[in-house]
Amino acid sequence: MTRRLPPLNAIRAFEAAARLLSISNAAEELSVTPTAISHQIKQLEDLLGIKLFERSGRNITLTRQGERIFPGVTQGMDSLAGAFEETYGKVDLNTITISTTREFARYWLQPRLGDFYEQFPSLVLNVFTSESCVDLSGREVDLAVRYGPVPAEDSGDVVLFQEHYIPVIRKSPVDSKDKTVDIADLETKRLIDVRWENATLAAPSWKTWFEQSGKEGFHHFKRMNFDSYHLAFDALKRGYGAALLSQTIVNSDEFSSELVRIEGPQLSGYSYRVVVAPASQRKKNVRLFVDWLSG
Amino acid sequence: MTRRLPPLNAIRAFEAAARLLSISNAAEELSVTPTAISHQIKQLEDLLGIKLFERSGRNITLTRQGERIFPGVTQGMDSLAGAFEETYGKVDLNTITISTTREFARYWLQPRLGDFYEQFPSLVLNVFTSESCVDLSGREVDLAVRYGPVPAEDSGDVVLFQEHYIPVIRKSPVDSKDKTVDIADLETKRLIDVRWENATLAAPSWKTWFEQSGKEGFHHFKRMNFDSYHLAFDALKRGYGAALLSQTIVNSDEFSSELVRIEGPQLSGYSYRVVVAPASQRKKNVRLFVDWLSG
DNA sequence: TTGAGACATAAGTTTTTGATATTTTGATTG
DNA sequence: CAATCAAAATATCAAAAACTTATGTCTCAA
Repeated sequence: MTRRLPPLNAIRAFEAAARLLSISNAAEELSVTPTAISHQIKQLEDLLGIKLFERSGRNITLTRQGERIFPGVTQGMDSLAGAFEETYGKVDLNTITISTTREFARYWLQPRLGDFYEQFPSLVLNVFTSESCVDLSGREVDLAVRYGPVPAEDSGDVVLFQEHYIPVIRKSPVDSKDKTVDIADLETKRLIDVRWENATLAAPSWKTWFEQSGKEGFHHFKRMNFDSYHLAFDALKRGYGAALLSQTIVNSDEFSSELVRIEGPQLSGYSYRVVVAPASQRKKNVRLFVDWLSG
Repeated sequence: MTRRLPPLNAIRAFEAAARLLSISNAAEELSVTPTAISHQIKQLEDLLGIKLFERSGRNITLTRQGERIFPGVTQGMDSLAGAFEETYGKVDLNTITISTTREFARYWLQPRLGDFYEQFPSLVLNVFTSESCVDLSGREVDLAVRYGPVPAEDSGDVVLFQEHYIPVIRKSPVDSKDKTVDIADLETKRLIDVRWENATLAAPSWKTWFEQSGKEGFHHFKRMNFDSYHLAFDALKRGYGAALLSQTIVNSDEFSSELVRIEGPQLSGYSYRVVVAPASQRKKNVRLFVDWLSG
């Protein structure tokens, strides 16, 4: 048995365009430019010697001959897709998968999600947290919000904001005024530092803070070190000591009413930036999401 | 709706290899080298992260996972092929389509076809005659036997034999000995020349023959000119005159017993050569046929 | 009449594909 | 049991296909 088939890529382009009745939408679905689709369809038409679409400036329609071919093609593509489905997974254009840190997801993204779903009710957001850098060349993740130095101008990455670290301690139940506290009054407390998993970034530390503030007495304090913010938060909430927390966290619902700021400087941190996976850069919904993020 | 599919060409390679359980046979079917198929399948395996075939040196078998994918893929390809079938035609590997001149087909090929079908009973030969050069870049014709100057060494064309033109006239019923005849005895006959459709080739002519033979009297003869051999043969058989016929025709069943040679030189003609269409060069049966032709 | 949206066309670049040559693997044979 | 043979894998490189950017055309709507 031998089949005689036109180029398969051209067939795929035709199928998408015929189904969506739009070159541009087909292009988006296949993650290429409309030009590419136009080319492929022209190639197919030339090869078959027939017109598949009627072009009328603004939109396209299938010709009679195109209509005759289309059903079998769609069915065939469905069958192929079905064969690979369980092995290869599905993609849903309405689902956006984002990779970021636990902290960004919990304290920045999460509180704003209500607004997002209000604006884009049909979208589904898939949040995937991990401290390490996730590979964006695969098809698993559409974009990542990463924390680190400001990227080069031409990287195409969108910078969201710069992080700052604020010295805080649990608000004393006794004196619940919203004032600040002097570090000198906290000699019974410990200084809580968190070690970061990513050793290439410099974590904020009380040592640095004392240096920058010009205050004395760093060495008189007891210390507490943690590997993760999870435990550090707990220690902070229990009133064990003072911590340098990112403004994002300090301002969050969970913490804003519980903490009181310690007098002295805030430490500058790195920036959050959005990195879009190459394969997802054409997805309209991904672009919308990035606009919303940075907007 | 969006489908997530591996590269379609890789899918096609997989399908052919899985169906034929052979990389090389799949390669032949798709008109590429086994290397290409091997590449494509490897690409697919890497992408899916699973092994599709079990290799054991001499032959391949589907793995369990390959077996699960295969049916849907075959079905899908069938469906695609079906969609384009009526528009795009079918190819049968057992059918060889040859383009050549009417004369070659009738007087050289036809008498030998019995032998051919005896050797290759399963093949179907499609003979397509035309005096003009048929385009071999299309998929209509597998090979052409063409008449003309000897091709360049590196053209890849196979030369069958050189043609010669022999001066003949109808054997007289009266004197049926197999001797030759002197042109001087034929003053009552006419000289039959045929004009060729392809003006770029020099047709044999009585004028040339007289020049080469050194004989006198060319201008004393009456002449007959035809556009096609069909009419010239008729005139020859009716005994109207003498013609310069190719050895192929003179030796054919139809003519060998009816003609008698006229004394004098034979004229050198061009050569028959086999030109194989690029798309057909890998077809095993086409190669077999060419081997048989050049024999 | 002008501007925006959708597609076509042209030219150049990148990616993918496939060919040649060579090596590896396992079956077959003397 | 080595020698041989066929099929497939691999490496390197060239050719072809696909894609992008830039530009042009056409239609519809304001």
